[in-house]
Amino acid sequence: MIDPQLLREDPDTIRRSQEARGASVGIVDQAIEAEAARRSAISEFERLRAEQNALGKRVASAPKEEKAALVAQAQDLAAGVKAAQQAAGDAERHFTDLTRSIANVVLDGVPAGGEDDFVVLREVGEKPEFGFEAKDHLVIGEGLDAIDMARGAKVSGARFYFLKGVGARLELALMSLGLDRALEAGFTPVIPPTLVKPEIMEGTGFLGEHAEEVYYLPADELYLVGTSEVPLAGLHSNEIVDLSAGPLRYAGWSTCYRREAGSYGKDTRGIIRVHQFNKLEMFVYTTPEDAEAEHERLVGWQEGMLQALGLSYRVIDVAAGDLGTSAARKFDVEAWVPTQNAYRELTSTSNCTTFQARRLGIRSRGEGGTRPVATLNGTLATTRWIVALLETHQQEDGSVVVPEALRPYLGGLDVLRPVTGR
RNA sequence: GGAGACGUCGCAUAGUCCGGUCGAGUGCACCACCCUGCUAAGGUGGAGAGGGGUUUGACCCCUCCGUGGGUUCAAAUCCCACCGUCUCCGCCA
Repeated sequence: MIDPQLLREDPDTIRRSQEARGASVGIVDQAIEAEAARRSAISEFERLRAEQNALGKRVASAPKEEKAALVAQAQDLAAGVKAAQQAAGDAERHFTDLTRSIANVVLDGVPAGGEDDFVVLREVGEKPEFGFEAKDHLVIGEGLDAIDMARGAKVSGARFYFLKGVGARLELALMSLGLDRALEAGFTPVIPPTLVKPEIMEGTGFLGEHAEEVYYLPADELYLVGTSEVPLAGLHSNEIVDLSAGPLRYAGWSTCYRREAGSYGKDTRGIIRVHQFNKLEMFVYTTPEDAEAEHERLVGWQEGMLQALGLSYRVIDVAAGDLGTSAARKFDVEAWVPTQNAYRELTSTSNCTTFQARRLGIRSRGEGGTRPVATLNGTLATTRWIVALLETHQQEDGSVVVPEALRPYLGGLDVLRPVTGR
């Protein structure tokens, strides 16, 4: 949720943000109107309620013979109070609904426009060259008996898969490497619930334009999370957290579920785009002042992971129109995928400023009261990384060299070799 | 799945039967000050969250006793639903 004070004092900033996102500008004026209506409705209700309270006090202490008359008087008031309360509640809800449908205000410097209007911040590492025809990750993965798409489809349908053998081990290794690095950086490891209540899913901003992406279990009124950002944001919902000793940093490991509605025919091959995968996610609660610096730190940790794995990548500043509802700025780290001759997103880190915290009621104590904290998230490892890993480090015979950083997590294994006669 | 108990302002608890004196008492912890030449203790005062108004005054008002409804002139207190916690029984890993 945007800052209501900003709405009142500097609506132009919000209008500019909405414009950069290609979102509705008119809604800003509707929200301002609703704000005024809300305040006058509340004032009216409170005036009547005060009167009722005063009268109630007199009823309680009045002598018997005056009581009947006073009660009659109070009865007259009661109906009016009830109506005013109803009106105030309606006005409040109307205002909240409008305000909630305004996306987070993008930060200065975020490129305007849509998906293709990102700005490349840097490219790092040499793109791999092969003296042979490179195979794609699925061919390699099947050769290693690491990925089984066909049986995944048999058991669960399209976009499901089995990781087995070195495939399964590779994923666990990636997560473990990421977790060790997170621990080094002071993160608290967390294994969160992956089914969450509506208000948590709502609060993180995933039920806006991306509602179709989310699995829902109507029998239990629970949502399956698409990232552990959701439970980790909910972790401190409606709490006043203590940031006096620095940011609260969590590294959440969880399975993630995505419906991938609207991406029919896109990335149908292999494990690039799937309904279920694992992810190690960083999630940080910090002060609004520190948020941008923390965002840079998160990108740094992410880049450290890709570098350790010997992957070639670029970092992009995602354009306003391609940001999620909650993000004020987002950096994607994209790894080079040789057979696609393209960079593909491996990590994403968003600065949600105070937007999520406001919706979820997460504050910290400062001078003169409480105020919303800033929240940020970023990826440290996901199943998809296997794609870049296999393709980048493949050899002509179908084997794959394991990056040194990963070997300790694979029992010292340095080369993954094709399996024959399975 | 069956039965029962409980959910109060950081923590612990009083209040709920008999609605107004609870706009919520007490203890601990906390903050400020005072006293005491150490330590412990003692004294005084303060202290929650959200919102509205404002002559912007350290002022006034409204809301918050798990959540949401209802009854009533008036609800922490009565009624209903839901959520959560705990105990016992059953069933099953």
